[in-house]
Amino acid sequence: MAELSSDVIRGYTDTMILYILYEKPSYGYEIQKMIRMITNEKFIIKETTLYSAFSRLEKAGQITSFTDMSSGKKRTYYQISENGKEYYRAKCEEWILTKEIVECFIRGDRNG
Amino acid sequence: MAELSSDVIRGYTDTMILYILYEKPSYGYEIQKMIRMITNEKFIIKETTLYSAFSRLEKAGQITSFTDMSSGKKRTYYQISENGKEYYRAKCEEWILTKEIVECFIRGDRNG
DNA sequence: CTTTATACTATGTCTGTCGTAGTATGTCTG
DNA sequence: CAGACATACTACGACAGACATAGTATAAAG
Repeated sequence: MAELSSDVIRGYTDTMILYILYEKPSYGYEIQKMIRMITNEKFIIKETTLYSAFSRLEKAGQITSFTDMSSGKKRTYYQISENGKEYYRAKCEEWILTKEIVECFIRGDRNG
Repeated sequence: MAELSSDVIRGYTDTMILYILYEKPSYGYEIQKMIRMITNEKFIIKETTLYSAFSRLEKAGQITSFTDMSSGKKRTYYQISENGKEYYRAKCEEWILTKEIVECFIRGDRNG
């Protein structure tokens, strides 16, 4: 299996997070595990990448946060905003274009 | 048309260049125009991005360069190496995986 | 009672992209 | 023949996102 250069995913980590939050509010550790599961262990997001994405998204008003203590442990939950939903949908649109562009330069038939 | 954030393509500019050089040696200005054409004006690579990619690729041994004066103007041509061909093919493989991962998080059916 | 899992925060580095600017030559147009 | 425009670069610096490293702190499990 080829190692995945994370530069490629760069620009789509926010989308991954928003995809998960679109369903229900969640928090760092859970989101990390969900990304692992969803991608069938093919992609494991780094903690630092994840938490820096949270602050970026919150600053941009795409998510909001609240604290929950009911599990005994203090957790910061994140919730997607209308803004964030719009942004997510825009990213999905953009993906189509991205794919189109990149695939102009991909060949499967070059073996020598 | 959604504006394409170049962060997305990041990690695939090298692939674009190598794709073009896989056919024949070429130089900066021509490669830039070819990328425009191939993507049907959908992607226009910045000069600085292009030339910094050249030095990166050359340093990594994926391309080699030679100077040509026959057009009257001095031009630096780049040529793909065996190394570069291998790298290109690996990137094509990787793209399949990348697509798979990103598409886990893309939905076309979220309109409200 | 120690390991393991959970749930983060802080700090700094690195890489690729891009803005801005400048150099220099060739070609076209009035 | 002058000035604009296309060609073909180089230099420098800024910035954002990913990540390495490290550390804090609590809860659950054996």
